[in-house]
Amino acid sequence: MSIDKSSFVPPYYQLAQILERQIRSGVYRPGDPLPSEAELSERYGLSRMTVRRSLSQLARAGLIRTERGKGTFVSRPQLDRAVFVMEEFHKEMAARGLAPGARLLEARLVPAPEKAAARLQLPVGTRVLYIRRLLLASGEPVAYDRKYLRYDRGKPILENELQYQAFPEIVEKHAAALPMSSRMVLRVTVLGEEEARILNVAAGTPAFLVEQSLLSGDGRPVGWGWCLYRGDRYELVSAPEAI
Amino acid sequence: MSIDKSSFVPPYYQLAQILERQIRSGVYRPGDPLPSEAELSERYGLSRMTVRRSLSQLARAGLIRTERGKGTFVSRPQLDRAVFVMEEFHKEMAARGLAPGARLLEARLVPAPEKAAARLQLPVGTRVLYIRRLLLASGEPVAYDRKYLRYDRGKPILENELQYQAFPEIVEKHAAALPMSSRMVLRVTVLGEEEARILNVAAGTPAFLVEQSLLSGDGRPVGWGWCLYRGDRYELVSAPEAI
DNA sequence: CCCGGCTTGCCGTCTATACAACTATTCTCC
DNA sequence: GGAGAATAGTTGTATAGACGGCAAGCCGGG
Repeated sequence: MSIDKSSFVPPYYQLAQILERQIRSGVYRPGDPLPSEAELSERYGLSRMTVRRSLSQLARAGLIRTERGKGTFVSRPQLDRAVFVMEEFHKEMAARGLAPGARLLEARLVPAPEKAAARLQLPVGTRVLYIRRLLLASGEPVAYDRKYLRYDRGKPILENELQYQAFPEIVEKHAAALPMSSRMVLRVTVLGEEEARILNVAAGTPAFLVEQSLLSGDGRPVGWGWCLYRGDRYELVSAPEAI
Repeated sequence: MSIDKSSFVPPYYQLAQILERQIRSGVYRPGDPLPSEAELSERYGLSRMTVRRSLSQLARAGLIRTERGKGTFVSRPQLDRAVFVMEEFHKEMAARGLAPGARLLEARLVPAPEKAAARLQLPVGTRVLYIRRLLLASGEPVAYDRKYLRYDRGKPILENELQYQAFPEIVEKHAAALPMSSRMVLRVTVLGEEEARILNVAAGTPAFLVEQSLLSGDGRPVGWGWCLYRGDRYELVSAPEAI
């Protein structure tokens, strides 16, 4: 097991793979120290910087942990820890081979209700843009999206833009701030009568409830709302810790 | 805005922070090119390798994207994408200021039922260890855990170890393979009569259902089961994209 | 016996340099 | 005018060397 410098895959990556295989196959077990950077450098004929690049890649993936002055050690795998990634709706549907779509149910200027005003840090009753949309997978409704967003520019609201664009683009057009980050909270709920009718399922069906706040670069909120995902059509799969 | 080389925070990190501030404050907007590595190197008095370290940190955080031969560009923030991290139960409870605990409901050797046998890649009826536990937060039940795991070593099953140790440690003791990775699927469901009674809530309460498979280093399954988390006590918050 | 200082080994960071690979532009030749 | 070659600019990778800071062991002095 050595490095092929004439290969297309760079040496730092080859070394990372070698070490990963050795860890996964039990050559080095959790808690064991890896050889020092200097020794790996000599053993594989690479400079220490290159070795460090391999190690930092493994450390990012959570396989190893370095301790200054002591050495590098194989981590105990965190088996009861999981990372769930919720991709943007269109991508997620496309990845499953379903045709993504959206149907605009309502888009109008309304006085901000109490909760939306609080979340948007606006006085209650401020004119905000309220949007209700149905997200479709191959024509079938799978999610019901309700959002409030700041309406600062006074630009006209075009039906077709609301129909097809993603929510952040709409915010960017109508709010006087560029949304730079998003904060989401995922909860679980059961659908009420109205929500169930809109999603075309039985009332009492379980669903994911995702509350989303859009923030501008300086942390001011510019959009807020919820999205309900049908529990019978949605699941989150943990991301594998890959190098 | 320049680098203080006598500071305790290393220069690569200072530069990363400077660039992050400039991006978040709109000096560089999504799609804009950043100055080239050579120019940043000259402007801030750092070597190109150090500049690259700053940039790679920003790239990992998703703020920028580099294109070979072309340059480095500010990414459009992926606002409809979220990363949810589910920590190990004890840590999660401790982080919320609740006292974590567990109550063993049942632990015995059973013939593997069809689904468990399939997931563990064993013949139906193979003797496996079946464990049912209640996970507690300050004495109150918040999750109901049911797991099957390989029982290869024939070691005696000790009540107190099952009571307090995390599931992966138990697997390690009784299965002839070290669990190295875990795959989870998160779904949403409503509690049935029995589950609701065990969790001390009303039937029909929504809940998270987490299916978990534990795999050994070579990919063979060594444990499998579900854990139900009370929907009224559990929520997932998206991880901020921090540098 | 204990404590403090020295030494050694290790990781963390930074530098200067070199070459490779890719992109876009400019120039040259037909 | 067009096609292809040369060129400049950019990121990707690798090297050798240097210094700093942390941890642990060793050793001698009290």
